Amino acid sequence: MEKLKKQLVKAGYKMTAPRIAVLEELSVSRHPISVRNLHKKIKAVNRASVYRTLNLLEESHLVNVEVIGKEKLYCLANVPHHHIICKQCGYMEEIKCNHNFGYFKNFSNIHHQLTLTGVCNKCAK
Amino acid sequence: MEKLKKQLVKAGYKMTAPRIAVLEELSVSRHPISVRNLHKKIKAVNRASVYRTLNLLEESHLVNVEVIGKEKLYCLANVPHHHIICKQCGYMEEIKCNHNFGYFKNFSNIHHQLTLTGVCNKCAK
DNA sequence: AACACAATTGCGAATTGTTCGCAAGTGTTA
DNA sequence: TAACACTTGCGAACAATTCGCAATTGTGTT
Ligand SMILES: [Mn+2]
Ligand SMILES: [Mn+2]
Ligand SMILES: [Zn+2]
Ligand SMILES: [Zn+2]
Repeated sequence: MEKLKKQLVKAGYKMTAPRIAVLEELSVSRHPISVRNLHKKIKAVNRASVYRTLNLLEESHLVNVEVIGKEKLYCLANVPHHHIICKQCGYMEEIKCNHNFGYFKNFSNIHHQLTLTGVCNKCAK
Repeated sequence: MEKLKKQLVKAGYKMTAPRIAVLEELSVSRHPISVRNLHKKIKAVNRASVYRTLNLLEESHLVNVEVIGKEKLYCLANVPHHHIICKQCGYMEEIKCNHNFGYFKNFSNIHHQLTLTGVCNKCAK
């Protein structure tokens, strides 16, 4: 959390209440979360500011975005990981990321985003 | 293309003109494409129907969706592959998919979606 | 070939998601 | 404490996506 704040500052952004609120909520709700739900949790922050903050966090690679069904979800990227999600019930597990697309000819500064979907054992009966 | 149609039918859907138009346009424009651009190419098809078709194609796993920056892009999934995209200029390369998340404890029927982003050599100067 | 019926479409309106413009407020640095 | 640029909140604007429903069409059956 403190580390996150420092990264923001280092990226050249001011440390404001709305930004702290977003970061803290992201870090509390450990699961990927939609803008709508995130904003529900921090109503003090204006919706536009939630969008603005998420956008700059994404550009700074402090959060990742993924699309699950019709939802766009945001998740802190401090610890590199991915998710596998049950399409039926939404049950989700984290997957440690040990990928290395490090050197890809023709590209530098590579980031990646991976999402797995499936049916959990419970739902599969 | 013919194979795609067959898959749709096998999935229990009727083979209609709008659906064929969408499939053909996806197959012609080999790159991931946004709803807006796809619709531009097949204006004969109503926009709502484009959405409806893409949604059912996605549920049938005939197309994949990925988010690049602020764009939601659709791409045929007939040949398993991913993309690496330059954030500066949009240049993109296809990556053959040889991943196998096949057996993941607790989940079955697993699908995955991977996107790489970076800066292409040209843009990196 | 005509029929029957459920599935699908087009249309416009409704809903939801996201961005904008600008005046007022705030963090940082000196 | 005084700048001053960066941010915020607010509403309106704009864009994306879905909905409801009457009209149309694909497909399997006579
Ligand atoms: Mn990874
Ligand atoms: Mn793959
Ligand atoms: Zn489940
Ligand atoms: Zn480039």
